Amino acid sequence: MEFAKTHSAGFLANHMARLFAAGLQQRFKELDLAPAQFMVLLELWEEDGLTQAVLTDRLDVEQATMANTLSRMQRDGLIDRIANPKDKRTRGIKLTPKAREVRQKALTAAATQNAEALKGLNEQEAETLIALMQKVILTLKRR
Amino acid sequence: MEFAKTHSAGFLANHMARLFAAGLQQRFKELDLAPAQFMVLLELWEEDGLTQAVLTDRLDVEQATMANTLSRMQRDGLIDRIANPKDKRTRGIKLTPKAREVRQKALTAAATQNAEALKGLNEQEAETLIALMQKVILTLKRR
DNA sequence: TCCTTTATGATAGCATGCTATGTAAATGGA
DNA sequence: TCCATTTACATAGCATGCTATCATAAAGGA
Repeated sequence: MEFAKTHSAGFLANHMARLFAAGLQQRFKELDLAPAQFMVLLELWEEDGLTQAVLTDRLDVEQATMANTLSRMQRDGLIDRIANPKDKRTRGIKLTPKAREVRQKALTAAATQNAEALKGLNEQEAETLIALMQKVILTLKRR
Repeated sequence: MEFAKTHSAGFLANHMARLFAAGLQQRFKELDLAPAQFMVLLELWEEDGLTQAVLTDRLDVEQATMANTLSRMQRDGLIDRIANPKDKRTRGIKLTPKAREVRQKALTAAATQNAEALKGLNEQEAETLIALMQKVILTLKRR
């Protein structure tokens, strides 16, 4: 069985994701922000006060992963967890002023990183790549 | 600034890579093999006895990452580290019989995972996706 | 009402990956 | 030859992600 890693979708996906993460981490350094935290902020900037369960669902990670990420974000002063009198199991995840302040810079950094990564592709190719990745993700999620 | 995660190459790359890894981990379970270990084995099946530095270079991970992965592989009986009298700093990484025995099943599992992930794409689309990922990787590595 | 089931989180333990740092061996030039 | 530099690894510490497991609260049916 021949298996060329340079032609394996899985290997390439892993490699590409690592390079993306490294670039993003560099750009976020001055913002004191980590890539996984940015993903959570993306959701909260859209709608503040979501529960852990909703964030877990929207970002498609495991509950334990989200719990740990949120703990680090709380430690870093990006969120507060507000008790919910209606359901004592849950706490609303609320942005701090600090988290709202980094929004523009963080969004710009992420957009710049994406642009940088895709700068070797033309408009059409970039769209194709995104569409194909979406398709693969759907395929892998449906099982 | 609008930023749709479903249209962000970085977000999609991360998501896709996580789904690939999860699938591979499932398929490797009965082989007692982890995805990162498989990548190392891919190199050693081609050429046994490589040094840690060479493996680090070929798989494009940090030296410390490789050192830790190799320690786990040694612990799991997949490799031995053989002293090199010519250079006492290095040790040749040698496959154990166990590592050679899982080769076929592991290659099949990985190929199956790739096929499964790409089954929503036609031949042409799959090739395009791979080519575009290779391009992005090259772009991100060149800086 | 009471009790079983379900839902929500927290925590432990591990794999991968990274940065930073320390150690020892090899190398190369004065 | 000797010492400074470079190379090869190991280790510590941390972020992300996962599975497994536990505790607590809510829901729902008998």
